Amino acid sequence: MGEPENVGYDITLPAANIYEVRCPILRALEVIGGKWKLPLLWHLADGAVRFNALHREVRGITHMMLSKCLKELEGDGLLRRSECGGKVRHVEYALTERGRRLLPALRELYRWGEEQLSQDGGGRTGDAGQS
Amino acid sequence: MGEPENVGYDITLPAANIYEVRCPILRALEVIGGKWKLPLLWHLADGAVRFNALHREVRGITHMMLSKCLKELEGDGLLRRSECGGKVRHVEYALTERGRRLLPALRELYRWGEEQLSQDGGGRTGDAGQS
DNA sequence: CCGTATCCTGGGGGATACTG
DNA sequence: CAGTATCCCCCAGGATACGG
Repeated sequence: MGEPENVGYDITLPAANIYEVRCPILRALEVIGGKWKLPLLWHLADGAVRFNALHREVRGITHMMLSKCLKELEGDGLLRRSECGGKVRHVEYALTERGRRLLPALRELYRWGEEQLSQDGGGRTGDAGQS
Repeated sequence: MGEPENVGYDITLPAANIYEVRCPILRALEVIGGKWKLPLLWHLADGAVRFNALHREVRGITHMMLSKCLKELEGDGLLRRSECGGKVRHVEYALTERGRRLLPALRELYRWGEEQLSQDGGGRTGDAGQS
């Protein structure tokens, strides 16, 4: 891009300049990027989970990041938050339809990750010399 | 984790402590995490691409990050680097088998990203109130 | 039990310039 | 054309503590 050369007439496509053609991969990255979004989503795949349960299951995440990520994911329409208030406060998070549509991608990623773990742990195939 | 309490006998599982049970999703994130790995991989899906071609196609990536990411991906066995040296230097990068196995996941992500773009751009369905 | 405010640090990633 | 070295900034994410 940069400045288009001046050729005497307009060579730009106005619409394309304003609403730039966006890469879906980049878009996905905006929503699920970062250190915890994917692990979080993954742990919600099987159904609604409570805040503290997530805190325990998603090893290493801090209270704060959990709260922040859940909020963002909710804002992006991937999660739904629901209170089941009794005496003590209970909050559950569950995937929305939009969130569930991400699961196929997560499953593929999971499978791939498994492969890597087993290969790097067992015998490295190396992949060197294959087409 | 942390220090296990001393209960007089060994309550730890040695093997589990050394080769901790690792989450495949986390493993995948180590390899393809960051701002540019996924876009890069995506642009290599169709075949070998030259350094400068990638520099142009992956909008916004800097010369340096491109070099760094390619190196890391090569180190992780996802890419293969090959020189086609003539007068001027030419270097091509292509997915290895390991790299190609990631494509199904990328395609799913791409499809999902497309959905989001069209929904957020056109009429937001919102997803609020659906089961 | 759940959420947020504040503070602080590390390293991811950009700019620039140099080499082969 | 391809790759590296250096410097530097910024903010994602951790620690801690308070509030409903």
